Amino acid sequence: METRELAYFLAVADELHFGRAAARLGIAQPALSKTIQRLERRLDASLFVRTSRTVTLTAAGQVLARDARAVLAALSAATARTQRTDAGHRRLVLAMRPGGDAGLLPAILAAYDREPDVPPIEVVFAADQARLLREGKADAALLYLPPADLRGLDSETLASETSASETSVSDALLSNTDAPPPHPLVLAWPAHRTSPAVAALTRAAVTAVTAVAAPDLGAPR
Amino acid sequence: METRELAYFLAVADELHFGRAAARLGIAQPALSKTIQRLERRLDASLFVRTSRTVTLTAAGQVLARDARAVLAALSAATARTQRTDAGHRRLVLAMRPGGDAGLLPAILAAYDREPDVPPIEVVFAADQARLLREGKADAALLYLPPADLRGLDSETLASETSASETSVSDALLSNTDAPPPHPLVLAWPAHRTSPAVAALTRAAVTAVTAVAAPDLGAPR
DNA sequence: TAAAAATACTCCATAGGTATTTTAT
DNA sequence: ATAAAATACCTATGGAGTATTTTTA
Repeated sequence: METRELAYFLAVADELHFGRAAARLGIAQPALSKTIQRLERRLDASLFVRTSRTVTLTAAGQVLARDARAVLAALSAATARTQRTDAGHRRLVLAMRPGGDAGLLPAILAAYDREPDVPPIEVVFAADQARLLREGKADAALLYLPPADLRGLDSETLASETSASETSVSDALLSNTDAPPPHPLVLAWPAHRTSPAVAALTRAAVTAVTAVAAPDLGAPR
Repeated sequence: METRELAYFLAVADELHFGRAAARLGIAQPALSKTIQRLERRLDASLFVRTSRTVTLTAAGQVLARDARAVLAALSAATARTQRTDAGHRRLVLAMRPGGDAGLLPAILAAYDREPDVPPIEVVFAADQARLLREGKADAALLYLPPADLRGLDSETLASETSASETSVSDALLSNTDAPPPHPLVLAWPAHRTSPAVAALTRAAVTAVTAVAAPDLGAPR
């Protein structure tokens, strides 16, 4: 299955109309019809129910539509990452919101610099950190959980009631049982992209958090 | 970028030899050389360093190799899911190990059956649940965390010290502070595939866990 | 009966083949 | 000197175009 076929399929899935989809793709309608037919034949699955008035997705078509979008997004992210790497400025791009580091950024960067053989870090401040990761424009992100959506990302929880040090767990319970749980601070990166540099950053972040949490015994704010 | 180009690129990345890679792909060496050259030109990135004796991956090539594998795996999983859906037997495939449900399976299935408009569940017993998810051969999996690897999957933790009900958290701490934390029981599914049926199963599993945890106040084993 | 997808055919772009040259060890 | 990739050139499959037919709401 070629990516061009996936893109064509998605155009039809979006428009539910071969003529409009073909126009959007800049090709003629028969070419599109044939491509979709060939795709259905190769998959041995029916993707659309056509009548002369309406086109609708089958259940299989709905499944493929979701997955095809994910595949094309992954491909586009791969392109971005490859080009970013080639550009020569071998950097680890870390995305975060201004002030979204719980004051830990200096400690994290210091610990990271002690790791051997790591590329320089480039911190990018952005609101949509998860999106930058998914689009291949950043390698890691610091984010707070309630707003962020980790679906499709790998992550390590740095501070919260959920894990980190045992200390913070008992702290949370001892201090006030009904207190709203602190927003978990998380380090996230694109799934399956645990490069040595990202692993080093993860270690650095965990080190920084425990170093800060241990002395003052307060749950990380 | 077409999937054929990705597959060709990966063959060269694996063999580090255009001649052998071409043989493996069943095409002639010049065709492969040209395809890789075109890929590099389109990406505007150099992927290999060639001398007349050795071929090596550039940094950009290493990045693309990882991502290309992920893209092709996602594509193959998409094919599997699409064909599985088309086959008519619209089922939610749940993967687990025999006995890997902490005795919760009956309660989960009962709660799931109370959800409206859900397809029948097909329980598949397998050791490699995460792999089944990644390959598109299952829609959800029940697994214990220490052995399993959730990278690239979305998940909901059902029982452990990390979340679930407040009850189990305090239980874990009250019972014995130094007790090894219970293996977290997790419901996982492929990233970005939170279909209505998977969402219903997640609700059912959470319901079942809290229903079991609440009465006897024992931490889920 | 009319809007829309499918079919029939034609053409050409490009993936792929063979023969050869270039390159670096 | 030689192994291996690149270049040159040729061929043919199949992607895409135009014209037309078929289908069913």
